Amino acid sequence: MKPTIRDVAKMAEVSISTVSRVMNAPETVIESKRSRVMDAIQTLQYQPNAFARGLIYKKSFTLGLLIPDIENLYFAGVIRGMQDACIKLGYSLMICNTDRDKERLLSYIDAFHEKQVDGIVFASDVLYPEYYEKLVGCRIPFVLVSSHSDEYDIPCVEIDDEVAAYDAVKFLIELGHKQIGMIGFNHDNSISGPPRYDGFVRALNEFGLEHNVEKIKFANHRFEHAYQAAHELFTEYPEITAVFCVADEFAMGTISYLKDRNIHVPGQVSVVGFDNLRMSTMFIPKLTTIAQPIYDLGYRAAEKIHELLTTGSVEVKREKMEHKLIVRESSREK
Amino acid sequence: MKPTIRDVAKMAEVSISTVSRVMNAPETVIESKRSRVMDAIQTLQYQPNAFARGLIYKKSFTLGLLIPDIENLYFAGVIRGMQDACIKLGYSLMICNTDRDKERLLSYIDAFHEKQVDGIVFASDVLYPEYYEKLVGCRIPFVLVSSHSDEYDIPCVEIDDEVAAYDAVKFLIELGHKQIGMIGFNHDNSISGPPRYDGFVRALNEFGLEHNVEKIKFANHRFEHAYQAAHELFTEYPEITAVFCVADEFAMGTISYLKDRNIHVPGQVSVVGFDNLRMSTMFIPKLTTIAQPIYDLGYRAAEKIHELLTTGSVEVKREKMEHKLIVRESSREK
DNA sequence: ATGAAAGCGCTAACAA
DNA sequence: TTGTTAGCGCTTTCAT
Repeated sequence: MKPTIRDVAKMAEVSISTVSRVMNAPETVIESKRSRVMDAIQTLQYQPNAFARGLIYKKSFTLGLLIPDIENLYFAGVIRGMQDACIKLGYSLMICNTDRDKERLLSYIDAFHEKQVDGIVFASDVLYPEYYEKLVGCRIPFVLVSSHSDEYDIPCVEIDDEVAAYDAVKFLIELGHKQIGMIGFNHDNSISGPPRYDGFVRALNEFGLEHNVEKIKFANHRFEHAYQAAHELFTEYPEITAVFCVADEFAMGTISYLKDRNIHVPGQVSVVGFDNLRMSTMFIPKLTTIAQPIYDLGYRAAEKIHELLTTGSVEVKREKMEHKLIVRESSREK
Repeated sequence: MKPTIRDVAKMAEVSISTVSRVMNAPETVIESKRSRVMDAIQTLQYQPNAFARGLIYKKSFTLGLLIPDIENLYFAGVIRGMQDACIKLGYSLMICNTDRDKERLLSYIDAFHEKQVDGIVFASDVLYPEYYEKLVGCRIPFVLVSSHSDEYDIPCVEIDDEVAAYDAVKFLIELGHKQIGMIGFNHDNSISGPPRYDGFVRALNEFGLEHNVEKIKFANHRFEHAYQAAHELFTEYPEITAVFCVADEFAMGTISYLKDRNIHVPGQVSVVGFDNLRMSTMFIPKLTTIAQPIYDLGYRAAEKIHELLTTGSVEVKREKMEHKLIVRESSREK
């Protein structure tokens, strides 16, 4: 059996309240007893039972994180950031990978509810009404990271996807490209799909290149889909010399396709990605991409839910973080 | 306030024990009351409090997972497998990323202890005596995944690293290569470093190629280190025509270096990786590699700790899973 | 400064 | 079949 506070009390020959005090307000107990208690704790390897504490505090000091796809390196970054923040703030973290499955996500919320997590961070996915209802029904505070909601007024941390996409496309235009395509996220199951598309369109319009607006194919989060989308894009518009991809993984899929078709990147076609995953410097050629502050996004999300939990509200509801274009090898002047 | 069992009882006009019964042994309560209770549960969105339950059952139905580096895709796979198994077995999962930091790992064990996790899965790292002592001190059962311990008798699930490495090198030899190098893990901070090295040596010896034994450089888990190691390897032994890399990430680093040196893969040099990460089919060229059943490893690890938890022991202590050589584009006949 | 005792939400033994 | 009650390990009044 694991030792309880009673065992410690017995060994130190004090009452259990005294033991409790050395753990929660050491200064209120006299030195001699305190050290006896600490010795006992040490030798018994005593750890207070979080269940008992939770029952009293009505807090678990645990946060839940819901992510759509753990095999996407993007989330590895937000997990790291969030976990570091959790350490700083004294929380444990419960990470759940939904694989973009609605049922699964809903059942994770139940688990969070039962485990009494103090707050939830919901990452990168569309906040469907069912999710919202359930979360609100459970009375668990939550924030969004790399996501937002137009319907509901939920705190969130993300970058400005529209501007980021605009920057990427503008960069391509300034390189002299006139025939520009895009591999985007489907609008109906992605949160950043629409704004990135808008950024693409705005840049095109601003530079009188609106004839490109139709040169777009959508893919479903993964490399293979982007490969296929690139195939469709280049079959339909062989004149394209530059492609804006809304994810590094899409950029890799596109380049892979181009390679198989013997089209050289960046010699014949320039490609810019999005996210700046660790992978983007490992790929050949190294990816020109829009860098998101992935780690910081995760970190801030944890701070934000903590703010919400402790103060009851949040100073800035919709927080935008900075993105940055990083030029590497997959793009070149036309 | 979140509703308690008392609120449900009041609304359904029964005693709290009856409510408890409909949750734990529904058949023992009469239909009429049961449905009243279920209605109440529904409308109140009641979830039993895991703290209270934990206090009684002395179980948290939560497992802890310790991984060294969440930005390594390898672990994404074991997490997925483990989480799926956890769903099946009724556990929640607490994932902690140690970043290979001893202090951090130790403090995560404390957190697990406090949170009363039922068991711990320790992934892919060396089980240092401090860890072992601490784990045993906490009386938390644990198993190793993609790891093992020679000093302690701990249940584990892994592949046969020696044989896998042997297979990879043998494949290169049978392709006609005579000058073969290796990029390995440092032996002092990796668990699979030594056996994979042994496999390399055995294959060499078996085919009379022992002059290659010295052609080895070590790297530290990451792409950049492998790039540097490849630089050293090829500077020292420019005659090399094939390289066995003990990780896909190393293979990518090596190929990247070769590319920068204008050495063609697989035209001039063949490279084989290890792990078969999702990435390995995204890279150019696609990686020939030793596939580990990563997902299954995670899945089995969860089943194993569950077995240990429920039966008190484990049927097969050291479990080996199958690896498989997958030939793709990064290797070619000499 | 310290101890006794109530109570957090639940389960299980016991009574009815 | 159902209700009453003790008690899981802890914190926190309230006395002392």
